[in-house]
Amino acid sequence: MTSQPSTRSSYHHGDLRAQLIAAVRDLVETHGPDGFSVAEAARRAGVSSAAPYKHFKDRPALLRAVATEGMDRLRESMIAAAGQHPEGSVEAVAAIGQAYVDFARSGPGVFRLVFGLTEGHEGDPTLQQKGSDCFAVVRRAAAAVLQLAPDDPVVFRRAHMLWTCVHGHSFLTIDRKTEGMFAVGEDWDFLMDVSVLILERQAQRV
Amino acid sequence: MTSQPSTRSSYHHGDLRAQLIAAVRDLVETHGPDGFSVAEAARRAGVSSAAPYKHFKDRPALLRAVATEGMDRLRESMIAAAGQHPEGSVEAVAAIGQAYVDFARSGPGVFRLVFGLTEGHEGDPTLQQKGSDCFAVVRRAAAAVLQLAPDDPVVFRRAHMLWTCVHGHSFLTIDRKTEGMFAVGEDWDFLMDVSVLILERQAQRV
DNA sequence: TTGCAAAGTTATAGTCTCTAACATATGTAA
DNA sequence: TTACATATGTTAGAGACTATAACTTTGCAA
Repeated sequence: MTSQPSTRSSYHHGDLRAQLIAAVRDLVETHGPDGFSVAEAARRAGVSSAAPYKHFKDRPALLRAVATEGMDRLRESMIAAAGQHPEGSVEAVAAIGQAYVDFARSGPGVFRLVFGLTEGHEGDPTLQQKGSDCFAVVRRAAAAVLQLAPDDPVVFRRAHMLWTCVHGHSFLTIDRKTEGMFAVGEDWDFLMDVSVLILERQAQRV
Repeated sequence: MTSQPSTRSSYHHGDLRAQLIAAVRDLVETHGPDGFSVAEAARRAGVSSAAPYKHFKDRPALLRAVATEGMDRLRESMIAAAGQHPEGSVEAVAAIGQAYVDFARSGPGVFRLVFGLTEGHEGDPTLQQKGSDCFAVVRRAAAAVLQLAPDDPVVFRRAHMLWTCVHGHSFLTIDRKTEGMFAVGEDWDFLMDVSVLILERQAQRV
């Protein structure tokens, strides 16, 4: 989508970085996060196996780039989903959760990469920042429902609770641990349940 | 623990399988799930790099064995934790969650291996069975609180909700996504909150 | 136009996975 | 006891992958 036609007339590729990321994303989805190699990605982009190293320091750096790009996509879709419901509604919160689950379902490999990876970017500041940005979306929506400031500790705690549920649900779903419990498109009830539970009841407890 | 002294006098090792698993567990913890190699594990066990293949078909099979063994440990500690509280108490449920979180905290690498792995054992029946066994522990405890049969759909749903929260909390914790929110040993409030929330309030809703 | 930096290339060292062929120990049946 | 089958080691090596070094081509800026 962001990349030029893969046929290459000139010596220089022109769009290798983006094409590598696309190739890796594909490989990660089809062969799992481990069944990917820099060499194979290079092959797909039509360059030598050494070329990627002009754009990425090493293998983890390439994976990190894919994870970063994935987080951007996740955040954008979360924002878009929230925007389709009234500000301050529980539905907006559930919709954010739905976007999260959809992201996981549609790209389990990248989802795992984004959240499950430890290879070389434990404390990568960029990735950590983008993670916080994602969380901020949830916090904003939760704050609107609770009619509190986004940085209120109560909001923080409720948002975290929501995230754990949605995150766990997503993971268990792609791990097939909930086989037969939730088909595609049937998460909404669950998401509304937890959203109501956590935001409406909890609001008057803590 | 299960293994003999690593020095080996005879031609045959005698306890290679167990020692390999121990070595891999160690490597997975220190170098991450990807920073492990069969060769290195063999080196640690003091055998040639080909020896492991007499016990495990391939690399994924070795990882799978570690994951399987990890799941056994998890299940046992969950059962033990529940046993320290009265049958049917919410505390018993929270304690199961605590065991889960502790397992993740104390061995993030293996935890990831158990739940995040897709390499070659997507549908491995043994692992799937052991996963169900773990879930059964949660279901039994939830059923006791709700005073329903363990295979009641309501119990199933509540247990699933609990699991998503605990699982999500565990993952976000080891991924440092909740930095500064929960220190070691401070999960109990969270776990009690969600347990009460899901089992006591929900009971009269659905 | 000339020269430099960016982005390709080939070649290669070192490591890893996994198989083949061979060696050694253990147990069981004649 | 002997002999064979089996289990579990070994060495050797093919093939793939990571990453670096040294070289080449191209675009751009002074």
